[in-house]
Amino acid sequence: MIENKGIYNNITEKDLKKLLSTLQSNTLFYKNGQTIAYSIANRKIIGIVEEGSANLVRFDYNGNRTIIEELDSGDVFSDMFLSTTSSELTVIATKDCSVTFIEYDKLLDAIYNNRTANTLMNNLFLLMSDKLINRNERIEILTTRSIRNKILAYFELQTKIHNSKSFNLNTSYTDLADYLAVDRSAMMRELKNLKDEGFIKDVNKKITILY
Amino acid sequence: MIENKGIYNNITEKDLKKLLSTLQSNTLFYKNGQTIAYSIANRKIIGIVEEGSANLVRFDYNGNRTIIEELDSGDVFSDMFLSTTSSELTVIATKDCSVTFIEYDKLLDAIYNNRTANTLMNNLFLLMSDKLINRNERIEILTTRSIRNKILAYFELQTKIHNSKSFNLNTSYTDLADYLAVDRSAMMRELKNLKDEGFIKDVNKKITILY
DNA sequence: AATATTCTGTTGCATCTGCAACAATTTTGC
DNA sequence: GCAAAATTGTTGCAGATGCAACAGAATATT
Repeated sequence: MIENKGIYNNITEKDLKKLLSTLQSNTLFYKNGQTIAYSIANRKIIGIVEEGSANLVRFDYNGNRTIIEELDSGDVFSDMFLSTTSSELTVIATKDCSVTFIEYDKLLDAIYNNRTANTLMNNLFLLMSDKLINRNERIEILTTRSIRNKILAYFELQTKIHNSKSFNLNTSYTDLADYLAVDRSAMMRELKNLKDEGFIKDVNKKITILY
Repeated sequence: MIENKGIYNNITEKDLKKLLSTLQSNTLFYKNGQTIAYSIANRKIIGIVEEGSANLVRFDYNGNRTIIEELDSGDVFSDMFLSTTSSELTVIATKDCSVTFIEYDKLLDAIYNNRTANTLMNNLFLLMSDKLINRNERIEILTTRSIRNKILAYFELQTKIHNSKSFNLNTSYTDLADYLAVDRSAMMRELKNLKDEGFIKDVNKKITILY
């Protein structure tokens, strides 16, 4: 699914060590469930998930929690990518994890004459592109007009990603409903309709498109 | 609204000229309505809107046309940011415009020892961040569960952007309905309800939040 | 200035969808 | 291995929403 790999792609262990030292990076450890917070006034900080995983979540005014993005090893997050105007966004460890923080401006400085920094910047850019692509895909799905169409748009995307009319859902239905931004029970109902009407087959989470 | 400015921010005319020549960039002109297409096999091309404007639009399977993004002078677009799996996406000039194309890999090469390229890369990165922020904002709005909530989420965002409970809608209701991905007439109805119930005031497109 | 096109405002209606609630099943944590 | 928690599957129901269809207002085009 994600074509561009992680943030440390094409960087050797040795070069990385040197670069992170040049950038005066900072690695912190978090327990599962802990909130990952880090900020320095007026500095643009980028967090890199080294080990473990974390979720970027939103808490809205009613206290509802929505997962905006799942972050795995090699992924990045930053306030730079987040609206200051929207509701509360936090990054929470979903497994014990370590996170390296670098300052964007230091990286920008470094790329002037540092090949490793250069590669890191490229990787960062490609990760950003991936994020943008993911958001665009989700928006495409969310802008369809009914639950049925959302389900079909999502399935359509999966068939293209897997290049096959058959694929395994690797999320729970609960999470899928969240992703599609619809009521779970209503989604289950529609899923049943699609099965009954012969549009799809669903043999415990292995979906096949029949049309 | 958009904090980070255009792609040529902090670059003098003279430096820019030199850089664009180094990058072997290519500027093409398009008439209003023309499709902007440009690709070289295996090369990552970035288009920069110099003058005029264009829209990034999607044509779905039913032939419906949706505006994904409006591109003005100083904005960028690229296949790099677009899913290859989603439906047909094209860039269409909405005014006569000129577009400069650069190769991402050439830019990446250039930043090694070229201050101007460095600045351009930074600007590009900031524009990407902006795009990501916009998408996140839209997703936040689209994931609310009713037309009423979508309207309110959108208005909420506007009040934060304008830092005021009052602001001018600068889109048509038709476009707003598209943005919120709801039926226009249903949106009008809900807008009326919100007015009648005293939650908002709407004196021809000047919205005031009353709660 | 006349005409064409888009936008606004509204309504009736069928049906879609969210919500609440529950039991059954599966997964997780200890 | 057991208890607790999460997920799945289902239903009834009220109300929300999309759709179609218009008429009038506002803009754009020539």
